[in-house]
Amino acid sequence: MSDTLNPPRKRQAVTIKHVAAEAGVSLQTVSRVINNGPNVTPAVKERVKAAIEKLKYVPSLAARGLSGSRSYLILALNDKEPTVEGWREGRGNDWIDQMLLGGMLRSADFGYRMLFELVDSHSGKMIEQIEAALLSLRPDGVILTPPHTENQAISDLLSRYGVPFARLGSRGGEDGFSIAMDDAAAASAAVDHLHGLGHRRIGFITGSPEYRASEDRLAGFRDTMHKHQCLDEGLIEPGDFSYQAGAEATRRLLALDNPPTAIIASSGEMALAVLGVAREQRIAVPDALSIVSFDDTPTMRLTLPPLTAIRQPIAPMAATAAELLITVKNGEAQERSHILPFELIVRQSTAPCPR
Amino acid sequence: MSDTLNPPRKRQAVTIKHVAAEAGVSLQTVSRVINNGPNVTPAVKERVKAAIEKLKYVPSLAARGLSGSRSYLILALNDKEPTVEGWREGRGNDWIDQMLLGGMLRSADFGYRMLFELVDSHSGKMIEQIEAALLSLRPDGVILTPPHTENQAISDLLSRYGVPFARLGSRGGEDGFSIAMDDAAAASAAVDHLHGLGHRRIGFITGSPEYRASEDRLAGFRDTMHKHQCLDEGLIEPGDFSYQAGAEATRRLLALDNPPTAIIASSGEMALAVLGVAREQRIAVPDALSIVSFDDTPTMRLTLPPLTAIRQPIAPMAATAAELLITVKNGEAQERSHILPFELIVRQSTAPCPR
DNA sequence: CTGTTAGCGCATTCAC
DNA sequence: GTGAATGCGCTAACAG
Repeated sequence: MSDTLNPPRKRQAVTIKHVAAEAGVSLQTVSRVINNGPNVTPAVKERVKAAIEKLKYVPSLAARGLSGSRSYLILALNDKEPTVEGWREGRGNDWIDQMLLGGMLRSADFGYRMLFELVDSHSGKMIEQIEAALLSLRPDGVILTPPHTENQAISDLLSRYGVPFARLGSRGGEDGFSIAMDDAAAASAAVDHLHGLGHRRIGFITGSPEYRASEDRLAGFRDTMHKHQCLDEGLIEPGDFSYQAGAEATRRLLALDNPPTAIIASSGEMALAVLGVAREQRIAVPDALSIVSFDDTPTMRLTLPPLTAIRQPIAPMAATAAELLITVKNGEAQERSHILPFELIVRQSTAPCPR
Repeated sequence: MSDTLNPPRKRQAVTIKHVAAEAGVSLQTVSRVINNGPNVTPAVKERVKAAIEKLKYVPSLAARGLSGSRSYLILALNDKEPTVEGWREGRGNDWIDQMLLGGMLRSADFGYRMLFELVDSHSGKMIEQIEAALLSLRPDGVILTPPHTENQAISDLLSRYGVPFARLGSRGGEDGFSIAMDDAAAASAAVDHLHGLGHRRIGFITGSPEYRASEDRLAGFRDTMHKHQCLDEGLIEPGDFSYQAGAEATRRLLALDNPPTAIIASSGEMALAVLGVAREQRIAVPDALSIVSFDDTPTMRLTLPPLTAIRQPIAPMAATAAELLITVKNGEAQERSHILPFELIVRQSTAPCPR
């Protein structure tokens, strides 16, 4: 592939030494310039920068990491099984996409790289896998996504190693940053939207109880329905984010004597299930039944009708996480909990109440 | 976030030294064991492995990279603008997903990590960006995706640096590996499928001429149509993979005196355009018009009707690329061009010819 | 403000 | 077969 038959792996062509020589300063001064360190005369700084430019010098990540206190790496952990499954099935993976978008770009802004790692939650070796990644990579920060977000063992591990971390889509927690949207307010907004359309009997399918967000969404739903004086506990059905559970919950709701005229599903998959069951039972959406989804993936826009949905700010959350992790100063106290704004995207699955 | 106020960044807790001490051997012996080096007695090897296990030792990537000839990193380059655009618009990005799937998993099998980098083809600084990444990361291999795949400047740069690289979705080229599917055969399969359904007037919308694959698909189409004795050059319309171009080409085709009864679009976006224009003109698909897509993204399965499509083996291509790059030996000659099998997925956008 | 010294953790020469 | 030096490229202490 190369013209040399046995190219002895070239060492880095131009190192900090060459730059130092070119600029007529010491290594350390060059290092200071690179790292925006203090105590460099503007004149010297310029000289060094010119040398860097001229020689096309780029610092070696490995050397910086080995020597210094920072690796310039952010590690994003994701659950392997559902991710791979989504890719294999060709469903794509909106969470991952948005996380990549927000996390990589923001990391790059700071000269960092975001590495993306899939971790087997179900293998029983999850902690070891993460530990190995930590040891090998020495990332300056770790981004956790659901369901790892709520995993205490992971948080403990990270705390033990003293690696700053951020949990996406989760409030509270003892350590690390938590970055989420206001799930309760989002549920509330969904209710208000439907109530404004005249709906009074609104069904709600909950998410997996393992997720903090599920509780919040339910709480927001309850509070707001109560406020509107139309809360009926019989219209709340348990779900777990999956299509299957969503379909079952929908069937139960639609089988009621006085079925709901609208259903809020705590996940996109479950919203699809509501749509599927409605179609199965020849119930017109949105004419006879309105649906609100709690996820806004590409799929939601392609269904018939396109689904009204809560859009989670996943990319902004990842971006915020990256920035927080990169800029944490050890001693400084910082706001640990961040709430980002959601959006309610109104499409064609919600319409005025027929009755 | 941590309990220590100013934690002096912990150095790696357990290093090769500790393992050496534990096993009662020298550093190098441990190193040999880690790297599957020769000249280690099985007994010693076991002892060392036990020590590694016991101490939970994991080698530092940075140290290995700095010291050794390998970085254990594969760099996957993607075009920034369309990728970010796809994410922003919430269209997702099937290419990226599949590349991640194939590339990351296969890299992990070899103890490698795949890093994913977005590069600005349009900034004019693309080469510098790539060069900087090369210098900083020193990857052991680079995976190129379309359109970088066909970019000679990038290939030259990589060759100059002596970094092995693989071009996905491209045949030929002077340097590096090229891994692709047989585009001509795929086009041929699409034609055969339609011909088998009785179609004789089959329209073809080409891809961007910048892509080698476009030529191949067109050639396959022409040859096979010719073989079936129904080639009509008037049914070949230029496109560029985009929805816009696809829509225009479709309009031209449908405006013909004797319009085609089936259309093969060289990309998924263009297939969607065909579908869109057909709907606009109230032409029933597949009853009055059959459509074959040259991409099988999640979207293709959700359209009405779901599209018959050629499925490119993107994940396998990425996996093959990773494996080739990781296992290249300097001196050894190796097969540089690899063709992977495609699939024709028959869905509901193709039906027997109405006439 | 700048330079000097000393490693970071490992692989790569070489000796033995 | 195994061990002892040497240095990768850089940053962190310190000294001046």
